[in-house]
Amino acid sequence: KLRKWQARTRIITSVERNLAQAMNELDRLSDILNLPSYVKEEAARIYRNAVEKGIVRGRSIESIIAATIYLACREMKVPRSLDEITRHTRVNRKEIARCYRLLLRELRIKVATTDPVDYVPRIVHGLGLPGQAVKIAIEIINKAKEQGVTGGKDPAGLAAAAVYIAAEQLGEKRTQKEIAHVAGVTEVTVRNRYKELAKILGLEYE
Amino acid sequence: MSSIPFKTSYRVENIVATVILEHDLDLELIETRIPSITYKPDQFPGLIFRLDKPRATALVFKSGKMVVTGTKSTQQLVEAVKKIIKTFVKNGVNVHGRPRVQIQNIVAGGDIHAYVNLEKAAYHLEDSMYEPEQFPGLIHRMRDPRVVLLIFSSGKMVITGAKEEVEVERAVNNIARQLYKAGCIVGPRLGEEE
DNA sequence: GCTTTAAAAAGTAATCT
DNA sequence: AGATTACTTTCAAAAGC
Repeated sequence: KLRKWQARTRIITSVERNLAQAMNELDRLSDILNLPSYVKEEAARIYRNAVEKGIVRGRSIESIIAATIYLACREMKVPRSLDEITRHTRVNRKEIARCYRLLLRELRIKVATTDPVDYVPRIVHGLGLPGQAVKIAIEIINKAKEQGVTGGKDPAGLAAAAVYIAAEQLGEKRTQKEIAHVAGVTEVTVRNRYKELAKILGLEYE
Repeated sequence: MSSIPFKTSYRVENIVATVILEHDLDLELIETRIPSITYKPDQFPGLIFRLDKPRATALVFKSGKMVVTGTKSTQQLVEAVKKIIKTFVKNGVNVHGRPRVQIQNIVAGGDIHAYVNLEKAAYHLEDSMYEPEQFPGLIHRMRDPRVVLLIFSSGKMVITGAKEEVEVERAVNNIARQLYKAGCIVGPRLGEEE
């Protein structure tokens, strides 16, 4: 009986140790990513849930916590790309994406796809553009959705191109390189999305 | 009654099959007798043998089992297996008995010739995942037949996991009907229609 | 789980001219 | 700006770590 009690104690302490470690990692990443407290709390809730369902077995705490944060951001509509989160961890994006899919499947969670609109405010502010640009970019994105040309495209690239056009229309042009940098995509992607958006908007570009 | 207002098509692109011989093989011997073979035991236990005519690649193991990939039809597969064994024998590597060939996976391209609203499809299809930030296609695990489909907004798709060609055809028609019923079909594709 | 093979889809990316 | 090449996703089998 004493032996059994000791074994149980060992298990309890290891679970607690794992949880404490996970929460430390969550604190660290949340600070770096400047996440709102409600996102951090949601991530913590998801993690505890995952531990209960035994999903964490064999996987690194860092990968699961990163995936948990990404999922919480998606649920709360806080725009943080997987690459952005991966950048601050020592594990690769592929592994975090794998954990993310595992969480979706095992916890049977349905998350809406990221709306390009959610990326607009950050890009606009990151470029120091007037707030008016947000409204214009969102209108452009909604027209693109109506035209059905957004399927399969990276939301960040669509948002970047929409902001590029908005800045242009406000007489506050920024280079595609600048936009690409703050949006986290390449100039080539901004250019490709720009061409499509310009076409459906009936814009002429020389 | 529930005929869909657009045609569907598919094409087998790759067949993965296992071939079991009745006896072990000496990989070192095969490596020395046959040129243009890749064999790095530290990296992978099988040796890699590439065929030109029916374009195919075989992974050959010392147990006498092989994995043949790259062919697009059962005919090509059988032809490839015969040629591989013939090449072995011609180079002094004896092979006895009749090989047991089994298709393990079929990869095919499919097309419903109409644009698809992936956002909506992801909402209506169970066991589906659509993450445009990571991959442009919607990943759907179909239960009957048991295959996985990668569906793109263009209406083109990839079907994999099938062991028989008829499963591919059923999968494409199944998904076409499901997408149509759920109202996920945006419209006919460029110059195409019913 | 990893290693190796092949193949398609469409998007994004890195590199060179 | 293109053009090239390459990587993302899905699948299955082989023998061994």
